Amino acid sequence: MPCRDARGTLRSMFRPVDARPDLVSIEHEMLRSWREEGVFERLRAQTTGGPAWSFLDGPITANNPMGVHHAWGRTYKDLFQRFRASLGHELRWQQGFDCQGLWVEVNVERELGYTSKRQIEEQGLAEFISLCKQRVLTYAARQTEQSIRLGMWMDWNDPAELLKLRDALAEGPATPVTIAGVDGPVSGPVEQLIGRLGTPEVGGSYFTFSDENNDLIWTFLATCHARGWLYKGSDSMPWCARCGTGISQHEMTEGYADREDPSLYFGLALVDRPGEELVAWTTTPWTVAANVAAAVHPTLDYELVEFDGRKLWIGASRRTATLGGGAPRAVLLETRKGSELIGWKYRAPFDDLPAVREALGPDGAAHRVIGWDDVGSEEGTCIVHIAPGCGSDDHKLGVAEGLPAIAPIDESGFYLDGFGALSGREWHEVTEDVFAHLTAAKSLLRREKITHRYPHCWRCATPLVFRLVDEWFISMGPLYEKPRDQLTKAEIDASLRYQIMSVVDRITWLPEFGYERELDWLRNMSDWMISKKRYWGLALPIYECASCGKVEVLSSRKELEGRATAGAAALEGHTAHRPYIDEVQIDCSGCGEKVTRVPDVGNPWLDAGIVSFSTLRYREDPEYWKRWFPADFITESFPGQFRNWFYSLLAMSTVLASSEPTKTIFGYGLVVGADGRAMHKSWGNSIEFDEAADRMGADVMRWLFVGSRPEENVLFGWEAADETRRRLLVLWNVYAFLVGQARSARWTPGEVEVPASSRSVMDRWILSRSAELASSVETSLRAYDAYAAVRRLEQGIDELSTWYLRRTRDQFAADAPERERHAAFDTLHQALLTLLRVAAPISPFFTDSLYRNLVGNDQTNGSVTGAGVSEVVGGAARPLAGAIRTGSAPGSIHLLHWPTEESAGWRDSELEQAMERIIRAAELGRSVRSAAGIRTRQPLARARVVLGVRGADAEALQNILADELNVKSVERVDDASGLFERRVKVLLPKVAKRLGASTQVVMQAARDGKVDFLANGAVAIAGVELAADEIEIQAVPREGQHVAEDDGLVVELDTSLTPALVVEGDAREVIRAVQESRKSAGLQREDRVEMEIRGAPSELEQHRGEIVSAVGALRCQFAKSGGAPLAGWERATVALSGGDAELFIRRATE
RNA sequence: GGGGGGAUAGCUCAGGUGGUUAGAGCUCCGAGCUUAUAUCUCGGCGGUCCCUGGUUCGAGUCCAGGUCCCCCUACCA
Repeated sequence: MPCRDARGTLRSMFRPVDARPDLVSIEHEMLRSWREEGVFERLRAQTTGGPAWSFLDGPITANNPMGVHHAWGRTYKDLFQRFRASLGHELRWQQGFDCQGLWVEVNVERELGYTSKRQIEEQGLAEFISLCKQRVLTYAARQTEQSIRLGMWMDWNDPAELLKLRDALAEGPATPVTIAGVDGPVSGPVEQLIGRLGTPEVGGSYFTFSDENNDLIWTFLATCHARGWLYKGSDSMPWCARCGTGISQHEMTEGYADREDPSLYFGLALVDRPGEELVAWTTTPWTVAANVAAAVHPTLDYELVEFDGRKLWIGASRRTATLGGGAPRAVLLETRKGSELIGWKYRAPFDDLPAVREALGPDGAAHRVIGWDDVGSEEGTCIVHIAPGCGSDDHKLGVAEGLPAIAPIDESGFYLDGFGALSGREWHEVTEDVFAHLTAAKSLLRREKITHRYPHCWRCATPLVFRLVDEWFISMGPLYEKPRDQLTKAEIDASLRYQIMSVVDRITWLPEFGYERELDWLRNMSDWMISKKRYWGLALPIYECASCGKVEVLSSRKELEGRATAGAAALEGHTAHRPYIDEVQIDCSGCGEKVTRVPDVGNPWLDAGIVSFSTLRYREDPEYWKRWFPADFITESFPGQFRNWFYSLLAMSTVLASSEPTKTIFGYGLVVGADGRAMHKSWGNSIEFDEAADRMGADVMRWLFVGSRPEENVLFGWEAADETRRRLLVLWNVYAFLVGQARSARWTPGEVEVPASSRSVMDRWILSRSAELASSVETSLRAYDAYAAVRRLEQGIDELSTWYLRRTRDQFAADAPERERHAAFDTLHQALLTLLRVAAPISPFFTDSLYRNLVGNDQTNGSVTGAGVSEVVGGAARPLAGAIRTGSAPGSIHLLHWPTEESAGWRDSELEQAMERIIRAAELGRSVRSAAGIRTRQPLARARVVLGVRGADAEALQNILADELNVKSVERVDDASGLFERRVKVLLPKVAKRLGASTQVVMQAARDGKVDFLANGAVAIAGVELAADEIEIQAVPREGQHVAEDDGLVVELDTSLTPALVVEGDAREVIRAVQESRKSAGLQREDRVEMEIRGAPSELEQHRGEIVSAVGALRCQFAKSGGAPLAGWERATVALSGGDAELFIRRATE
């Protein structure tokens, strides 16, 4: 009889727990505890002095609230940092914000309602830049809060202080302000203080707009210049007219989208062949006025046809397509090769415009036909409209052919002067005017619409145009037409491209395809465009003398201040941003003239790429830099980063240090909606981070992310979250069981010591599995394989719950032998704690909450001893169990050492293998019962098995199997027991050649068992004799037996039932039905019942004692069937051997 | 346009060098187990292995051609 006075009202070391946890409120509780107890600071203190493990955070753009896609990567970042800290490593714990660039500008513009660059300049740059900084601070604060909510442990700034800086900046750059620093408060004018965020004195996150970050990029650019790699290029570039800036190759890929454009065929009148016209084709009507030449392919055929009164030259392969429905009316006059057309002069429809005359001479005299091998035969007319001012290939051709260029539009997309009626109009508005003009000039042949892929601005989705502009580039060096291993040192020295590739070789790329993809990008990329004609960003330190053309690149602000000969005062007190820095002038070192900085700002990937220097104190503390560089690990979502952050990090590290910036790069995919499509608000598959944190909780989100395959996209949704939550709830149930039992038993860890060797086989097994769990998850996480870690953990949860606890539940009962009971409590306690410790880096809230209760809230010890890494609890030297006993367990699970060493002594791999076979045998047994139609509750007399389990534990394991299969005895048999028949497996690879065409016949006969066994182990099948070494004889269960077999394991059940067994089965059936009724009546475990059974076989009364004690009944009445139902009692029907019986129960009031 | 990868159960995917009756998880259906559990166990339904040819005793696997999808890359007018 259980002790009824121990209903948890007596003191227990464990706080009672709910049957169903509220995971989200647990997370808030833990966040509060971590903050109040300074748990993270304690972890930092206790790992100081450990071996360095260097993680370098790729900066998150502080421009919007964080999304769930950020949470995936941030979970990895946090998980590997926590894991490494538990191994005793010292970490830097610094994360970063990406601050500068067009994305911030675009949002600030939008808030202000601006539609063009002009409005920014009208407002004044100083004000605009300040707003950009304020926006960054706003979202840095917001993302900090969200990251903390995710459980990400970093050296965070107080969000309130970031907002304080923002507000002070809004008041003015010189507003004095004080914030917390590493060694006490730091004060200064707000703009200067903001420039120092993330420095060793101020601490906290790094910001790429910081002074040090910008200044080191200057050093990088000066180094490139010194090596002759920096140059100004003049080219026709993709250009966003809304943003007023060129778009680099790195940014192009993201902007391709289908777009409908006009498709326009127009004639160009030949000068020396009166009445004949070339037909050209374009999809960009706004470029027609800028036409300079027409390109043909030298070897293609071109035809002159008469068509509706016009004589037209068209590529032969495109005649029908060009003329459309009217094509049959065309009459062929002449055929020529393209090469014969080269040099012909023509007049274009816009030759009257002043701009055209100026560029091409009177009447556009310079128009001519040129040859070009890239002219295709399957598009347009095979005569390509060439406008060197409006296209990249056009520009290249123009340079090669010595053609002039006409640049028709300004940086905002408006036509310049000299284009007649078009001047002052926007490029995309003139389509109809161009048509009208071409029609009037009798040039227009046909117009249609075409849908094609067209580049768009990746920030604002505006279609791009091509403009002739000057931009600054870093040369990637030549691309050699031979394998890399055949390159000479001189060739590599001359090519940054190959130097970066050598660095790529030294990095471990996860997943592996990252390596090839990065190399592929490096092979294909053209020079790196680093300038942008914008406002908010790195001020490029390039000084180009207008007088003599000399280009100087300054390596630091200090150098600039030293050389400044005008405007230095304007910069004083400001960060090195526009507009102040634009005031500073230096004297040209070539001719002495005053030189001003080029107005461009830098590509933002420069900002992110320099962080392996700027945040690691490259200049001010070389020893520190050497300790932390290269990083051990970086991780980011790989789509995009091969050409962005990974690329810039590699390039800058190659130039400045000739070294890899990191030893390992771990990439992962994208977060998409549950339907597999990109998350999109209007598609209803989008989930905001805050919503996810509130509804599913951070632990579930993290578990879901980490359990996903990194090389594929995650399908993120509420159903997936529910599936994940169910797994964590199983763990909770184990915990709730342990705490509930421990409270009622008033069990305390370590009270009675039971040596491992004298524990039950189940106890020793789960401890061994726990040790294996710790070790194998450690191995996985060291290899950055978090996916494998989660799979193993989920297996661990399953083993703990569905095998260990289910099979050992009785050992926790009050009537279990004292020693066994203590051993069971201690085993479950240790196994659960080990599992929680291994899961802690993945789901840090839930695991810490459970841990705290399991070690006894009141007894935890919060002090940091400062004794050093080796003294941390949970290592081999100071096991957790001992610390719990002495009340010195750390206050948080995250302060423990990783449990591998501590648990290593529990391993017994032989036992693990044996148990695996028992578990499988139990499954086979259930399968046999299922096939025979005998429920498990019905006891059987005997099972016969082939187990292959030997050793000291064999008998105990066999008893477990007997209990699980509900049989009275388990008998071992061998394969000659008559349960089996011989089957011949033909070893195909050995005999197929010899058998040839008869192979199939022999196989079928062997399958049918038509085999004659001969002497010497040979057999005859279908008239063919096979030698002993050509076959394998297998034992398979004989048909009609109650047998199941798998991989040498065999289980056979004796299904014959005696009357005694039948009644015993009835008893269990009744017990089960009562338990079911108790549950549906909502009774608690402590509640007693009274019951009445009507219509049961009279023999069942023999089992009254067993029934009564199993269900906690005070009274149990047996009655005849029939009669009125008992009012207010729970009623159930139960099928027994003699037919249905009626069951009534109710709570006993004593 | 160039390069790479893929197509196997309703869904997500495994299936060295060709080999016997193509598997797993999820879903669905049925049964079983269980006063820690919404967990779990067993069984079933479910297949033109994208199509067409070829090589072979034998092809999901190898070869050729085709169709469709994904990724990387690219201003072709």
